[in-house]
Amino acid sequence: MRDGSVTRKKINQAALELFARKGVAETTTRDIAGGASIAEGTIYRHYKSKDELVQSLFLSLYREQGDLLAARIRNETGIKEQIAVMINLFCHLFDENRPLFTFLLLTQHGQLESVSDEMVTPVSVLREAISRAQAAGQIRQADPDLLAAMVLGVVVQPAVFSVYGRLKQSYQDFNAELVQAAWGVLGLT
Amino acid sequence: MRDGSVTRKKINQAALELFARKGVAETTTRDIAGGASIAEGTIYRHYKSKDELVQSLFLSLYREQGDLLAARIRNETGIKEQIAVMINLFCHLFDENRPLFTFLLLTQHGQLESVSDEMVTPVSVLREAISRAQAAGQIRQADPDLLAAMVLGVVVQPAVFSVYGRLKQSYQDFNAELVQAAWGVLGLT
DNA sequence: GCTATAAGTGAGCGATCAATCACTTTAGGC
DNA sequence: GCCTAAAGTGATTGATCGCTCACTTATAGC
Repeated sequence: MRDGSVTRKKINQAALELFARKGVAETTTRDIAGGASIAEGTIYRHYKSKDELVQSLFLSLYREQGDLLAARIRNETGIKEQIAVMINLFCHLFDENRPLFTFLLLTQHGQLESVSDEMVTPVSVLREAISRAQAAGQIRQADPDLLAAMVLGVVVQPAVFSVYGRLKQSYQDFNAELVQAAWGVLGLT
Repeated sequence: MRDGSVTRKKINQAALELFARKGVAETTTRDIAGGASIAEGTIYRHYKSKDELVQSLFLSLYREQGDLLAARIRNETGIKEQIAVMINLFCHLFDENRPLFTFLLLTQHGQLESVSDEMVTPVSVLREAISRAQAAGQIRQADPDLLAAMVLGVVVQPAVFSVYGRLKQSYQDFNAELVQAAWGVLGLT
């Protein structure tokens, strides 16, 4: 038997970069094979179809980010600190791996529906943190999904602008402003 | 000569709905022709290519929304009122025409680069309003593009959640919360 | 009514691309 | 050193899809 795990990682890496740069529909299986320096047929030793590759990539990366966030806030008790830590992690992640963010951003359409309710995701981690803070009386009573969406928007939309070249600085530079704004959304001073 | 303007509108309407529902790449020119109840070849009497149709649709709708916003805040003087009026308009627009929002959302990738700097867009209107308020000392000094992005995120991200079924209520119901949060982002009480 | 011109039609073409499959290569177990 | 099973190959295929083109239909101006 041969070990295909290295090849699988090469496929995932090449696919991620190409999907982020050109979009999923515009990236052919030939492109992916070329980027990974393997034959086109090899892709199909690891994935049943291009669709399965896209879905597998999305779900594993999306869950991975959720797990990372959950691990980071486990040590923090106050909601303000949890928000700050999550935003800080996002800033680092985005600066260090823009293709990852871009891929998740533009494949959410059509993939988000395959996310089960029980799955740990960046969104679920944020919402649960907000829910706990509401139960503790630290945040006003309002739909926690709505609050989570608004906080997420504050952090993600500038990243979208950054991807499209409207904002040019390192994302770290925005860290303090983002935290301030996220607190403002939740009514924390 | 025959008048093709009705047919053109039917093409635009069918394309908008299909693009929003299935995505651009997944929508064929046959689909569009079927949706508009015309022959496939007729599309090419009005647009040179499918790409041109997508770009023309995006640019005209994006500009249209910018013009609408600009007209609405012209009467308002204070930044708080301007923000409130813009959010109110967005809520109405979204509830009444979700395909429009969905289309703009998922075609921004790849189309946003064809937007010239001089063009009036929802983003430019928001940024200019924030800039003026900064000049008047009503909002703290910070990158106006960043502030605009954060405010936009507060309003748009819940709409994204709504499109994907995570938030189910009418968007009007969120109006007050959205305004409160947007003010919070800008440090207005 | 005749003509010119643009709009509308849909079968068909050429290109593209995901997926297959017969074949080759590699390596762990014996 | 041989066997086996999985990994890797790449030419091929069948289907899809954007776009064309020869033709028909409608209408405004005369």
